[in-house]
Amino acid sequence: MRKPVASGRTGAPRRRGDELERAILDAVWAELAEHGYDRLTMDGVAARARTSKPVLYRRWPNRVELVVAALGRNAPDFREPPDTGDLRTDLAVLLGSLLHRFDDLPTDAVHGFLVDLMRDPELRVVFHRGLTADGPVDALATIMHRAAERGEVDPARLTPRVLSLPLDLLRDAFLMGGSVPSDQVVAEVLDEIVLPLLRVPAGG
Amino acid sequence: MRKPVASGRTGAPRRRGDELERAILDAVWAELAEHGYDRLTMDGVAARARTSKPVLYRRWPNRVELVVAALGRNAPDFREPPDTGDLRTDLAVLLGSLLHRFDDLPTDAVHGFLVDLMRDPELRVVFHRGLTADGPVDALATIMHRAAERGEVDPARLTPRVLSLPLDLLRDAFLMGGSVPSDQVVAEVLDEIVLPLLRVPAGG
DNA sequence: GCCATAAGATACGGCGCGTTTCCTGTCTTC
DNA sequence: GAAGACAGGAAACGCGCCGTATCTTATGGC
Repeated sequence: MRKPVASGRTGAPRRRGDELERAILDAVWAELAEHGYDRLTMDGVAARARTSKPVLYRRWPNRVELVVAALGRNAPDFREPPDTGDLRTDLAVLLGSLLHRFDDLPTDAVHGFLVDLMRDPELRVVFHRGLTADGPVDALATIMHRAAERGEVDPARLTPRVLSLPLDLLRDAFLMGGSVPSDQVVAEVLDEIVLPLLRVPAGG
Repeated sequence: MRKPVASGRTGAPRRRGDELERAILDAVWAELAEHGYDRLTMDGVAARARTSKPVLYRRWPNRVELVVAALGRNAPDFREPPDTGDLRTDLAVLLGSLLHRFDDLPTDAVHGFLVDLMRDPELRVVFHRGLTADGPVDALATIMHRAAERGEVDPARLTPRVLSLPLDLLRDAFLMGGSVPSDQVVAEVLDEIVLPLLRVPAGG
């Protein structure tokens, strides 16, 4: 019952290891850009990367994880957060760099991906950990603690929940709104919630 | 090419209209309770309700909307929010009733549903509207404005974004955590964020 | 009792995931 | 430089489940 095999000559040399992996993740990015997340298929990625599905599944267990790997590559470095001497500016700059990481992808691609990420409990945990370990929440903590040292902020307010507050609100706005929160939304979050909460009361 | 049909005698009388609809939505609830959202199938619902898929699709365009209808039935009445005279108590009671609406369903059922709801832009809008029009955000507004009248709260703080703040944070906690936020989480949100933000500064 | 309407049974097409099977190119090792 | 391990590559498959189409038959309105 064995099928004769079509002596697969493609002409192209066979890629392996990191080179192949880069080609695949590039293909994922391109497919995201072209079709969005919901219509990104494993077949599509394999075809674009000029490889085959088993190659994908040897490296990643499923679709989400593949996209996690592709998007994780351009992670910015949060270890040196902005330090302008002004709390609001620091926050705005950091949040801006976060929100615009994926601006060259269609907005619904990132949204669909994040939504799908929420479905897997394990990935939620990984994602959440990624926020704190040298991630944006750590950066927010640095920014806020520096402001506290300057006397701009009441240090007693800086609980973990407050440190991640800006992120939590913007993530929710993204999930509910379907698109990256506008500068106005960021401004509202900062000026109506985060900053009023952090500022030390004037009347000492 | 017509197939002979098995002269479908089931013996049971044929339900119609509201009675049938109720049976279907009950079946949805039961399937949610038993299998969760991800493994709720249209076939499963149809079988449990002792009807067939076309009957479902004549009423709802797809799976999510069917579940929306089933879960929407036990919507509590937010038109008379708690009024104990204490802001924190009022908020805690309201948020508690919100969070525990679906306690007889497995937690991942509600979570999976909400996640899926996020995928459809139209449903997101409907959901968001449902929060404000005689919904929980309206109730929060009532509670907060009453507190402002009592002098507990700075009325200038009561922007739309602040009114929905508790809800936004708890929804995010639910989405990220995978389970209904614990009382402790609710307490943190109230005591570390919402209340400190709203309270009028002591030093007039 | 007639007829429009909707219930119900069944089958189907489609899609995309994740897997299996087998062949073949390439790197390693001796 | 030959042998063999290893991983890439091609094709096809099973499966689950969605949403639809088709056709029969019960039921309520008139």
